[in-house]
Amino acid sequence: MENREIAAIFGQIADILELKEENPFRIRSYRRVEEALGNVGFNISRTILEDPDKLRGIPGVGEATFRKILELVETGACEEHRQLLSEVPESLLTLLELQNLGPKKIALFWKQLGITTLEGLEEAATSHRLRTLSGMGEKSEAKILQAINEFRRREGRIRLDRAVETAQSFLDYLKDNAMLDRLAVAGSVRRRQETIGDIDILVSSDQPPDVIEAFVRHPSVKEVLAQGGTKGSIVVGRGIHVDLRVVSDDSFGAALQYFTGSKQHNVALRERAKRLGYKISEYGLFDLGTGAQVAGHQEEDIYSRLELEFIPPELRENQGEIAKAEHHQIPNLIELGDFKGDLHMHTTDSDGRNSLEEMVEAGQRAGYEFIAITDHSKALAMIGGLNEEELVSQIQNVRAVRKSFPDIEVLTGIEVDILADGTLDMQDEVLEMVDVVIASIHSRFSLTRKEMTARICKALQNPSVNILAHPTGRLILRRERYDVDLEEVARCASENRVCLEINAYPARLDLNDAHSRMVRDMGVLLSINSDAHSISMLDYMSYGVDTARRGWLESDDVINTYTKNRLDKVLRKETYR
DNA sequence: GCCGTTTTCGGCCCGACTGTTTTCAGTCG
Repeated sequence: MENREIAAIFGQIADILELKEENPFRIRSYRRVEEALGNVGFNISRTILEDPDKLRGIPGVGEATFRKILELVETGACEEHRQLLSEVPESLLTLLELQNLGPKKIALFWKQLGITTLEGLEEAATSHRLRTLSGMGEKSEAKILQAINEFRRREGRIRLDRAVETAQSFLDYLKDNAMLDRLAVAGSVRRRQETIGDIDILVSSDQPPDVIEAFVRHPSVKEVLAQGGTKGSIVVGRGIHVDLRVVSDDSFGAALQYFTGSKQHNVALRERAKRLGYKISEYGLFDLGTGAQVAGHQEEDIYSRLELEFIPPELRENQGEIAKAEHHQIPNLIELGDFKGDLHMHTTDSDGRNSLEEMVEAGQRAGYEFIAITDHSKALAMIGGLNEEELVSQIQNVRAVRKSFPDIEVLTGIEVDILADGTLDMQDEVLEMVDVVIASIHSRFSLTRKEMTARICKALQNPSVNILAHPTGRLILRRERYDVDLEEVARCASENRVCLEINAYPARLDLNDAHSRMVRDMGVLLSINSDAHSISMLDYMSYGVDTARRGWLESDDVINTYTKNRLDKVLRKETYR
């Protein structure tokens, strides 16, 4: 059982307990378990048998939880979970994913109107039956209908990080359980698109049926949709399709190219091939005259035969990359290896899971030359945001910690909230004391476009602000971005020598690929940061890099790749681009 | 359900916003 699956069961237990209006503290403790298990850096199924104390040591995991995990690992299910599922219609749990709808209202709809499905809820809202309930009115019905629409739009898609995890588990499994030559993930996962409809895996092997047979027996398979001689298609989790294609090794490169897409990129490539006297398919590149295969073993050869520079998968969207490749002008895309530091992370002083010392140590282990500690400000009272006094005291702590870690520069910082009127949630004198000021929005998302733009631009004019974090506020597959004129924000940013962030947190990736490219072209400098809330989340940086690469960014566009010296000049606003 | 220089019971991050109300319940972060 994958960590994610185990964690999800605890999440579902919490959901059902909420619908049943059980003790909120018990529910919270299940949520804590869900979060903790989702973030551990080792395989739970293996560890619980080999080193059970490691699991018992996770904060939030007590004896009862430990026993449930053991039951799950040993039997694949858990009695309490099964029992709870029998008390509540499963379709009710889907309704919890709707915005602005929580357990109380869902339970009310269920008990008063017998609503258990999305369709039932939609019907009740459309026919104005919801407003007959106390606390419900016209606006609530409209909001629910909107939430249903938004939910439908994202249904069947998953976030990139989840898809990468699932794909990796299939790759590891196939390596161990099938006779094969090469294997790779293709499709939108390889192109690092931010959401994924289905996962494509490509294998080369002499024994396709055996590979397919192993594939459909992967332990997470919920349903086998197709099992043929060279193709298999299965469903995992909640409706996510994984497709496997097996080819001979001489076709692997061509198949990788073909199944990586995108469709539009391939159409353009096919036209070019035809013009040059070739035919291209998933089996190879063939000479139209002789019919001989001229490329196919290696993906690179396909491009070079077509007189093109190799095009990184992230650029294959038919957005001008083929013309650039023709003239050998493919950008030298930024890589994780270019990074010298991470400028946005949290500690236990606000809502992080690890202490200042632990974060610094992890930053050093990650090979960084510098990191910035940027906890939340007091507007986020619920998660213990810092007030002026607490920030000053954290600055002292950072100075003290520097002595123990001579190999990494630890910058002081704050992620300060932009209040509704565009002022910052921290006195200017205190903001002036820290090395990095990140400004960001965490509340009042529904201002008008004009108000929101003015609010953000006002914040950017504060001379202490260095970075605007997650500039659009969207949460992938969960919350739409707020309405803001990003071009105007980009202009304000460059005028005030502020960097815009690509927040690498997998649920955010904000700015996204297209926006990153747009603001860079407008002369804006970017910063890519993990926004880590624990040491393991420092690894999220790679998703930010994926986004930046899709946005055609090079290392010079991103201050995290600068030397400490050059970075300091940008932070002090002595230079910009 | 978890946790404990408050230690085996009794606590457990809280403030703002929205839409419904006319003083509040539900949701979110």
